[in-house]
Amino acid sequence: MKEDRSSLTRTAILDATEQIMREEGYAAVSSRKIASSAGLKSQLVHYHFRSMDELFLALFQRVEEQQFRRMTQAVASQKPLWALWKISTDATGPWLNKEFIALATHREYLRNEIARAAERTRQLHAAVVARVLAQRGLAPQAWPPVVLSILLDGAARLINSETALGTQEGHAETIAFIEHYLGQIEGPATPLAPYPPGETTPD
Amino acid sequence: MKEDRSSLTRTAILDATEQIMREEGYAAVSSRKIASSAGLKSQLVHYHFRSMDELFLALFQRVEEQQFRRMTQAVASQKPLWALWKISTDATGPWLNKEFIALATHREYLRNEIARAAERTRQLHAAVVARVLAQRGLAPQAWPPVVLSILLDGAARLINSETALGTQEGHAETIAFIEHYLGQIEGPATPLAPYPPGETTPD
DNA sequence: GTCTATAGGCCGATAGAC
DNA sequence: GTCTATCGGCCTATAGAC
Repeated sequence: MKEDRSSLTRTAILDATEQIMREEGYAAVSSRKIASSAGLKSQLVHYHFRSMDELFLALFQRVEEQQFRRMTQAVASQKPLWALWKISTDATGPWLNKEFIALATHREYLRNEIARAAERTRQLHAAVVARVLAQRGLAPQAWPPVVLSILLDGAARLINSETALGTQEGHAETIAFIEHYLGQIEGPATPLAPYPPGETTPD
Repeated sequence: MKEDRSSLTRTAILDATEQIMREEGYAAVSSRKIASSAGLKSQLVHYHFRSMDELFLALFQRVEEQQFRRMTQAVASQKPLWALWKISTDATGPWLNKEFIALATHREYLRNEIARAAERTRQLHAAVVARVLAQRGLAPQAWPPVVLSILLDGAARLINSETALGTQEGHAETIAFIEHYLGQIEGPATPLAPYPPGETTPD
């Protein structure tokens, strides 16, 4: 959107990086693989991104911005708890998140960025829970909103992680349990809103 | 314990690998780093382990066996729910687990192994929850044991993960919430039993 | 079981022409 | 912005002597 030719290549590099991370993991990302996947010379990667760290950071910011936009749209929907739950249990988003968290474990510049994003996300989720509980006249003392947010999110992530591994022990029961209460609070689920426009990847 | 000289080197290699994985992540593990950390020649790593994959697998099995032994000991204690909760929230174990899960995401031989271990762990945890609930006369229909197991575990893992990143939004509230109910069921917490003998690393 | 030597490969990053 | 050429480094793994 800023500069035409330049940002086209830049976007192609980010797209290729994202794809490799999804398919083979962050450790498999290299400037040469990115280039061959995007039909470029590997040195172009170094021209557009001073270092691989800078590339990872730029990709995380792009992905995180998408996810946050998706969340704010869910918050504005008629059944925000259902919408947020569907996002949490949708496997495509957390997939890349896991790679970034693994990558960040030993890289401070990414750790700080992910931590800030996690806090922002948690606050938004908890605020929605609080609002919905208040509308239903449920006391936040017995079920603190941020606790419910973490319980929901933790279960969703664990199920996502284990599903990727290939096990499903207790998953169906847990999903049924949670969705039973979501149904009691917000009524039956409605289909997830379509992905916001202007996005390249359904992340 | 089997053969003296040989298994000593083997153990040293596994120890060094574990240390590097903890400190720098699985992607930083190489036969040369292992060797220099253990004071060996890098070719010895290839003698004792046909490939790096075989080494990772052997290390996972060693770590998993330790963790499962620790769990079975917790199950036999007087307050098993507290003991299992303390294991879940102890950051040192999950730390390595996260590395293995990230490593396994794109390696089938490890994925299957981790999936089997996860199922075994979940079944054990859920069985304990069921037993304790039955003793207290609580209906398993309203709170299915495997669901409680996943909610507890999911929250613990999310908190561990976010703590490693450096954020703590809602953590204290969630821990207080869960421990409040643990206290209602099993009474106040008792100190975690000491680590079982014969172990090299407090994992 | 442990050593030396080495094959063969992928990596990040830079210099300099166009 | 994109190209060619290239440096220096680390990697897995094997062959063969002891």
